[in-house]
Amino acid sequence: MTASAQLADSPTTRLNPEQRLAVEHLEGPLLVLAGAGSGKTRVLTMRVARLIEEHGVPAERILAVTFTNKAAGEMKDRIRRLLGREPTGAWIGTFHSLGARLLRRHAGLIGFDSAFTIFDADQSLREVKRVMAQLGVDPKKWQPKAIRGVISDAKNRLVTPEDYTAEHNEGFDPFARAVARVFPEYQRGLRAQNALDFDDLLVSTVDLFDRQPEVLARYQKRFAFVLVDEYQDTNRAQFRFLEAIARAHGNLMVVGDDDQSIYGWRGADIRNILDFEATFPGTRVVRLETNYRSTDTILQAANAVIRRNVNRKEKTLRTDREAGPRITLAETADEVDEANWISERVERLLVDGDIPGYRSAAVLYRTNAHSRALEDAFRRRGMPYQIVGGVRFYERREIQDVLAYLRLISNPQDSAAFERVVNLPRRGVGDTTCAALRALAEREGVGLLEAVALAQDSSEIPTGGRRGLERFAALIQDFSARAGRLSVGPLIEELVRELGLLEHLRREGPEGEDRADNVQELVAGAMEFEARMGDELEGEPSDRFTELDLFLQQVALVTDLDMHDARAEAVTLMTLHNAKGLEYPAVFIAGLEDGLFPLSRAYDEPSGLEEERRLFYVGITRAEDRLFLTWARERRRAGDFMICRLSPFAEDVPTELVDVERSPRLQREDEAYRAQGRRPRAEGPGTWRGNESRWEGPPEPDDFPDDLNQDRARLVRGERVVHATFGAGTIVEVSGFGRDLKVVVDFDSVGLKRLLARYAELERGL
DNA sequence: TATTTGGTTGTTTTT
DNA sequence: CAACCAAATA
Repeated sequence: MTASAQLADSPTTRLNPEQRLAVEHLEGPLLVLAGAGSGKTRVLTMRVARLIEEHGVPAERILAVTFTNKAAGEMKDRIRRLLGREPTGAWIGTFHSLGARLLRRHAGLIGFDSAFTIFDADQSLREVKRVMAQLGVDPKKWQPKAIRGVISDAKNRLVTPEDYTAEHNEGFDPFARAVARVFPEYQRGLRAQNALDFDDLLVSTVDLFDRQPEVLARYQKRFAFVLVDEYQDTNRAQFRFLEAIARAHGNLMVVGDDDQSIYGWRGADIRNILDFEATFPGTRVVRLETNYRSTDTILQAANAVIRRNVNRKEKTLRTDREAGPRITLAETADEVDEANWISERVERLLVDGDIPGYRSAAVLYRTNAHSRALEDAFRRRGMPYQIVGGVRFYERREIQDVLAYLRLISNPQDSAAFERVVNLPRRGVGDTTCAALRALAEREGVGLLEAVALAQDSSEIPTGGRRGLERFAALIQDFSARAGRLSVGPLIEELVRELGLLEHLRREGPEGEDRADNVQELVAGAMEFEARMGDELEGEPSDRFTELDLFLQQVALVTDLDMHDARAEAVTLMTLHNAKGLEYPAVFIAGLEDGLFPLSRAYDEPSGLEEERRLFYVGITRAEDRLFLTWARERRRAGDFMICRLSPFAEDVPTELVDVERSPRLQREDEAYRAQGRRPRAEGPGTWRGNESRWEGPPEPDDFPDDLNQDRARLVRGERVVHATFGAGTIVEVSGFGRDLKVVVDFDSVGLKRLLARYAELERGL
C-alpha cells in the first residue's frame, strides 16, 4: 500500500486537483468516477476525516458502505490514522452487515425475533430442497440451485414471492412455474424458522423503511452523510436502501468505475451509476483518471483491452510512471506445466530482487477449480502460499456442524440446524424418527425443537428415537441457559468437549485429524471474539442480545477474503473477482484460454462477454510493476482433456507491449516433434511463437476443426430444436463447450434427455 | 438405522 | 477426477 504512507501526514496538498475537489465537497450528491488505482479509497477516507475534523460533523452522523468487511476495516483504519482517534459511532460496514444490524434492532417490526438466524448460501439451498420435496417438485427436472438462483435474482430486483407467483404461475415457462410454487413456500419456511437469507438482509431492510416511515425518518436524520464504495456493483435493493436514507438530504457520495463492474450476474445494475445524475439532480461529478499504481506499459494494456467494450463511459487512465518492463505472455503445455512455470517465475523474481518477498506476488484465475494445480505446484516447490476463497473455512462440514448447534442454541426455531445435528453424534434418531417429528411439528405449527416435548407421549414417534430426542433437547436447553452467562469462547469449548466431538472426528480416519484441527481453530477464534457490544448495542435494550447472537452474525457475514492476511509472507492465490480492490507488485493471470477466460457461456450474450472483459481489465490493473499472462495448450476440465487456444483477450493487448515465452517443457516437446520431421502439435497460424514477440495474425477458422470453432451458431437455453429420433423439444440447459457441448432438451414426446451436441445433430426450429 | 456402494454429476464468479 | 446422492445391504 504505497498510498497509506502518504496518508500518514495527510495534508490535502498531496491530492491532485480532482481528488481535492471530491475531498472538499461538503453537501449535495457527489458522483466520483474513479479509474483503477486512482486513489478512490484515499478520497473516501479523507473526506470522512474532513467532515469530522473541519466541519464538526459528529462521527455518528456518518454512514459508509463497502462491499467487503475487509474494505470496511481498512477504511476504519485509515480514518483512525487520519483523525488520530477512533471514529466512534460512525457506521462503517457492508450492505449486508449494516442491514443485519438494523434488522436486529427492529426485528419485531417485521415479525422476527432479534435472535434471527442468517442462512448462508448452503443453508438456503437446503431449504429450497426441503420445500421442493414437500411440494413434490422434481429436483431432477429443475435443479434446486437454479431455482435458488432465480429466487435470489428476484429478491435483488425487489420482486416479492407474491409478485413473482402472480406473474409466472400461469405462464408458459414451466421452470418459472416451478419457481412460482417454491418461492412463497421457501419464504414461509424461513419465517417459520426465524431466519433470513443473505438477500433478505437487503430486502427486509428496504421493506422496513417502506413500512415504517418513522424508523426511516430516524435514520435519515441520524445519517446526514452517506458514502458508498464500489458503487458500480450495487443492485436494485442496495440502491433503494441508499436512496431511502439519502433522499431526505441528498448528501450521498458514491465512488465507482463502470469499467470494473463485474457482478452483473449477481444483480448489480450498471444503471445505478449511469443514471445517478438523473436520479439526484444537482450532482457534482468528479473524474479521477490519474493512476498511481501501475507502470505505463500495464496501463496501456489495460486501456487497450477495455476500449473494446462498447457499453461504457469513455475514459482513459493516465500515469506519470515509467514504461517499466514488458508484459510476459507464456504458452505452456497443460495446467501442471502452467503451474510449474508460474511458481518457477515467482522464485526467479525473488532471486533477481524484482520483488522483496512472496507477499508481493499474486496469481489470479477465473474459476476456483483452477487453484488446485497451482496449489500442488507451490506445495511441491515448498513455496508459501495462501488461497483466498474456494472451500471456505466456515463452509467445512465439521464447522457447519458446530455452528448448527450454536444456531439452535441461539434460535430454537431454526429447524434446519435441528435436523443437521439431532443425530450427531449418533443418538438413534434416524430418518424415520425425524420424518415423524416433522409431521408432528407441522400439524401443531411449532418448530422441531418444541415438538420434541410433544413427542414424548405421542405414539407415532418410534420409542427408540424418543429417548435420543429427549437427550438432545435437554442438551440444547442446558446450553441455551449457559449462553446467557458464558461468553462464546468457553461456551463452544464446553459444547465440543461434552459432545466428545474431537474424538469422534479423529476416529473417522486421516481426514478426521484435519477436521478436529479445524474445530479447535474455531474454538480459538471464538475465544478471541470480543463482541463490539458497545458499538452494536448503542441505545438499545441489551437483554435481547447475547454474545452468541453477534458471534453467529459475524460468522455468517465474514468471508474468506476478510480473513486474508495481506502481511503474511506468502504468494496469494485467488479468483479475479476476489482480487478487486487489491494490488500487487507482480501479478499472474492464469488460464488465458478461449472458453475458460472468457468462459464459453459468456458468448451467449454480448453483455456477458463485456463483463468478462471488465474482469480481465480488473485483473490487469491489479499489477503495479510486473504482469504475466499464461495459458495452456491442453487442460483437464470436468474429467477430460480439452485442446485449448489462446484467449481473444490476450490478443487485445498491443503486441509491442508483450514478450512471448514458451515453457521449457513445451520447447523440449516441440523440438522432439521437429526432429521427427513433424509439425509441432497445436502450433499454427494464430499461435504465438518462440521468443519473437510477434503476433502472426488472427487464427484462420479453417485451421481449427469445426467442433472447436467458437464462432459456430450456438445452442441457447429456451430455444426450440428438432432431433432426428426424438422429434421437437425445448433446450432446458446448455453446458460444456466446443467438442463437449452438452444440452438438456425437454422433448415434447419423450421428456428430458441429456445429449452431446456433437452427436445429436440438432436442428433449429419448431 | 447405519454404512457401503455404485452411479451420476458437474466447473463461473460471491455478500 | 472429484464430490455428492440414491438405493442396496448389513
